[in-house]
Amino acid sequence: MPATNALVVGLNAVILTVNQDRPQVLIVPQDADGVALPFGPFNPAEHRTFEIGLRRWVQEQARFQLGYVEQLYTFGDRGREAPVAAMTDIGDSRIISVGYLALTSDTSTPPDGGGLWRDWYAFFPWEDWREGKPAVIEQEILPRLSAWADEAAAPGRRATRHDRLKQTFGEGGSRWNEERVLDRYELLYEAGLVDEAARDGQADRPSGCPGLGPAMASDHRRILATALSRLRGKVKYRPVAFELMPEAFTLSALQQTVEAIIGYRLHKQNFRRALDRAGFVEGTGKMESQTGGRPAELYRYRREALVGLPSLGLATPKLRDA
Amino acid sequence: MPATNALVVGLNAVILTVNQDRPQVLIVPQDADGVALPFGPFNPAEHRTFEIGLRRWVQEQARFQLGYVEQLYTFGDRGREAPVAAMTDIGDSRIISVGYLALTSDTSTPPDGGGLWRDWYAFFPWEDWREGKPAVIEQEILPRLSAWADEAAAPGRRATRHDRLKQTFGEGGSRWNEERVLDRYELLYEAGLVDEAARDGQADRPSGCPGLGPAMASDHRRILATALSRLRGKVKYRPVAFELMPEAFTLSALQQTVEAIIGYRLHKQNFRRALDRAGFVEGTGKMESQTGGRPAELYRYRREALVGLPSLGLATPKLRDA
DNA sequence: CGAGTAATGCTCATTTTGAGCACAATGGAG
DNA sequence: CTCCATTGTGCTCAAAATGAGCATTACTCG
Repeated sequence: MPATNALVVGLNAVILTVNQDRPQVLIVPQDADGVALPFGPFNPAEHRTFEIGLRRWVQEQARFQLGYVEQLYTFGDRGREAPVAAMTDIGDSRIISVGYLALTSDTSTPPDGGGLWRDWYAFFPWEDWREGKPAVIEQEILPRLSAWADEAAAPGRRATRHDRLKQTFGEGGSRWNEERVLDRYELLYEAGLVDEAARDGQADRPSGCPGLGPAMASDHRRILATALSRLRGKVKYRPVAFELMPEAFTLSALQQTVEAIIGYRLHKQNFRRALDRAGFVEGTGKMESQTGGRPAELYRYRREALVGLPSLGLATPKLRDA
Repeated sequence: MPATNALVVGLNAVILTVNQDRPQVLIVPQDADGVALPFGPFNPAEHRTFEIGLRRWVQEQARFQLGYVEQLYTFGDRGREAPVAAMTDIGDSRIISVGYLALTSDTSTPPDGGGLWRDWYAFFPWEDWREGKPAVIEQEILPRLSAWADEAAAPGRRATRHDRLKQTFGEGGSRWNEERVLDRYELLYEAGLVDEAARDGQADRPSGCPGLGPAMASDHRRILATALSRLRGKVKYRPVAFELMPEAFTLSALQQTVEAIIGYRLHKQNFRRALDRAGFVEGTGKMESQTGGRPAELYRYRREALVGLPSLGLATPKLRDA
């Protein structure tokens, strides 16, 4: 008997890569044209650690071998897991989701029957500022969030909502902080603007807000948002970007990767200056000539020379107008 | 029937405070003179979220109300949880530990029958460099770890072990990186030098290595190490230190707190300069005269003025000799 | 060959660090 | 009451890092 208070641990993998300037996340198609992260229940009898179980699920569902992996967060809130419970056929057990972030430089399409790469900003169109501020923010998000804030009954709650709006979306005084991907998603969820909210019964009606991207199964979009927040923060104080690069790469390719992650453009010369001051890379002498202009030298990451050091991250010298 | 592959989620709280220059962690005494973190199984039927369950356990066991709380990490490895399983009387279910970090400025002793404050460096004597490099590193740790590295059968594994040693304990070239508390603890565990290792059956014999502090129940010392690593990192990029301060405090008290966390001394003038450049604090006009010298102004944290901002952390301008 | 496009080199003003000197305001010892 | 040990606080100065940009180089394509 699957008792109501039985616990099931679900493992979820956010597998990211950057292909040229396209940031991608590995998803598995669900029936009824939904999408999900590779996931599955953790079987304690079979697997000694979460990571072993995770690698197994990803291999089975997405036909993909994981490299760099780190744990993200464990979600256990009642009320946001129902659809997966249904899908995985475990009655009304309570699901705990352990989210993992994995990075890979392997941008090849997984074999048939496996996962698919999908632009991760398809799920968060308001997060990509590389071509300037996304229009959807002014046109759709801010007006609706503002209306939602006004809807609150108590004046105190109205003020709090407006504050959160300002802080997360950076209107009026506060600047846009690209690391707050999760905060922004949570705000949109609470305001009922993303489709998951209606599905989970948080909003009384479907939002119908256009341009906010598709929902994902269960709380997977939340887990993806957590992953992006973490990655955007981490790239600045740990050399994680190199996990996304091939063995040899041009400095422009590295910069494109970082830009794809943080979602805004960088000052090229200063980015490079910081790079070699930190001693992260060394030239290989070989050249890449498919650049469209002057050929670029290929560099490699000096992994060995950096272990144990104070371990800084990449500089992210923003452009003035961005 | 408690099946072998049943899952139980255990919640563990690392509750930290700093009392003057004494960094403290809240522990609950166990029978047989062991100590543990406040912990207990998560009951999904009763509690909607982990945090609610956690607050309940801490209240019951340690008679303590939590304030600032953040999730740390979820451990699920087989083999390191046995003692808690026994204690909590749930047969041989598999335990998943969700660790939480909580910070408080309430340094008062919890009521009778509750928890106890204990110096957190009692569990990690090698981590406190405020009075210079702890002698135990040279005298006990390095010789034994070096011997352990030599013990490895394959020459390749010997080299890897020596590398890890260098990187974590910062011998030869690499500098001591105070954030790697967990890495250092894990190394000592693998090398069988801490008492938990023998208990868990990882080491063939008890280590008998003096000066490494007492074991804790289950994997609690590992969770505590995780908490310290996280806190030492976070203090540099988020203003978390203020969670440990009372409403009004002197800048020296704040500095003492930060020093207690990171485990080394700071340059006083530069610490203060960075503080007010960041706009973290403002003077209250009141003075504290129990300083032992010239009275110091009392400051307060400008919480309201900082929400939403790029959110930096405190500067940690090391002293040259430290 | 000339134009377009990147890569790369270099400069310059401004800020931020790292290190320290000096002075101010207490309490306690003599 | 004075001297002094002990902190708190202000200020300086050189060195390093950052932000912004101009200039040059080396390709490809038409």
